[in-house]
Amino acid sequence: MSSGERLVPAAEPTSILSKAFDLMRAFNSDSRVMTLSELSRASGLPKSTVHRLIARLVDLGAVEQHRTGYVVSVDLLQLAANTPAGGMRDLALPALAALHRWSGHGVQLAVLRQFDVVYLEKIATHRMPAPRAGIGARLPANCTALGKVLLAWENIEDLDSFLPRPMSTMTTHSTTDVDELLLELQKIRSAGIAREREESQLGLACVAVPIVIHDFAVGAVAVSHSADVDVGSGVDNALRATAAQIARLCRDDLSRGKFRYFPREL
Amino acid sequence: MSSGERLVPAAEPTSILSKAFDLMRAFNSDSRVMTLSELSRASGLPKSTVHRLIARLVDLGAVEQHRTGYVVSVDLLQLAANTPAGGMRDLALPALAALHRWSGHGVQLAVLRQFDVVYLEKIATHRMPAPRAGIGARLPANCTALGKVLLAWENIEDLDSFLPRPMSTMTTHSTTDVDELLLELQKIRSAGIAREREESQLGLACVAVPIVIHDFAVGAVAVSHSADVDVGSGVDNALRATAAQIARLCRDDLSRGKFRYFPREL
DNA sequence: CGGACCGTTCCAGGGAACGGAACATCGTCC
DNA sequence: GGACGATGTTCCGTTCCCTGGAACGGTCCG
Repeated sequence: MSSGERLVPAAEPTSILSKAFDLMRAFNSDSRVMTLSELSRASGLPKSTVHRLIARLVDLGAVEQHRTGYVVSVDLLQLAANTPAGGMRDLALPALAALHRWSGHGVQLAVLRQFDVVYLEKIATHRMPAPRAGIGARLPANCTALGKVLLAWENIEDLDSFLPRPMSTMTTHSTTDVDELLLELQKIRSAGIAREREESQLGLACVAVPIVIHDFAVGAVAVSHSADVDVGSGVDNALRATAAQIARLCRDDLSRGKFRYFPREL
Repeated sequence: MSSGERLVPAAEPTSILSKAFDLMRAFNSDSRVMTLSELSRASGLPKSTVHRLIARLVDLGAVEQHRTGYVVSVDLLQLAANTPAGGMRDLALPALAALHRWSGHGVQLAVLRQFDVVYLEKIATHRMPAPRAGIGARLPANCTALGKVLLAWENIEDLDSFLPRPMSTMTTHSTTDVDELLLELQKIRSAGIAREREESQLGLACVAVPIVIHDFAVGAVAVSHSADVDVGSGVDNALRATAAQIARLCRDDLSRGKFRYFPREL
């Protein structure tokens, strides 16, 4: 190979930073505590590299060293709390709690990222099929009421070219047909509310309403309940009232200058 | 300076990783969206360095670029959710929600890190002096009922040498005297419950109970309410029941092998 | 004892990171 | 208009941090 002509495309530089994030992402909810060797395998990095890197992460407080392995540090919670979305969460929490107290059902707050819903808060109840995804979880938007109502407030035109095909499915009830979804979105847009039955999880139904500021849906609130009970329209009204209240709080905060955020232009 | 003899002790190498974390920490709840120059000043790093570094962080999904500046990415929520503490949060949530519904008061879940309490969940209500610190916030342990009850379950002997002097104070009612605190901790330990009135925030009172597994307090639950009402002992009992239930859930999860965590030995 | 797994240390070479300086814009003030 | 200050951006030669294979020491089986 005297002069040039590399055999492999070099497979990207992979700086230390991306390796560090690969390591952090190697932790997941299935295995919250990992040994060095497990991390090495899960991330595909050589052991010696992992050793050096994770020692530094421990120094920096991003990872905690436990007797049986390594663990994501609670300090990350503090970092994550500084997301603008975290600010919205704090703002919305009292209203969400009130809705939960009044209805007795599960209550969720979420935003849209790309084609996923990201849960910011989730007040769950015992009974019911298990809450599954917790705070920070990402779910495909087409499978949840929250996702649909958020999609419905996007520009439906460029949405068509935007959404992934094939679309993900979580249960057999999930909407996967593009045209069908677009039609449903239009209905949701005009109704101002979205419903879903067992599309994200069997035995679970959900109804969602957007938090609208200046014609933008900056987030959405939802009530979820067992699929075999039917909640009256009282829930719809309470939901709308809650979303409106949160929107008002956000707008106040925004005009006070402390917020200034959100999906593109604002 | 012809040959050697550096004037400054070089002030530590400061690898790229620590710079990256300095940048991330430059975001705080007061300014959730920051421009490049603001970041440069807040972190003390040269502009060109910030520019190069933050571009990479955006690539990696740790930071989002907004029209008006940079913002911590919501992806961090997902990372932070993989803390073992996050697992405890998910486990405890239904019980916390039930306690909130039953009592109508604010409910908190927290763990101890060093001498601080770290809030894992906080279900707040409107009325009341404002919730202040949100999820992930760290508060000095001696100023809150949660902190005291967690301290009381540590080894009180080595605690004496452990705690910082002078101790922090948040209001004029905060306990700052070491001996007084140690005495109080012993009472709390035998009573199994801690109370606090306006020590962390004026107008706010709080009562807390530990989540005990194998004689270790892995966390604590609290109910907070306006300081000028007096809640009956019914709250005490409900709190104890809630904590016991959470402890049971943790123990189940632990014996199932999925948990395996927590303050030292376990 | 041999094997498998674990965590740890070492080292020389290469390439990523560094940050000062110069540049390109914008908005503002006289 | 023009000088100003603050912004975001690019360039580049030097430095030194990062790299990961290999070898070592430890523990726990069979």
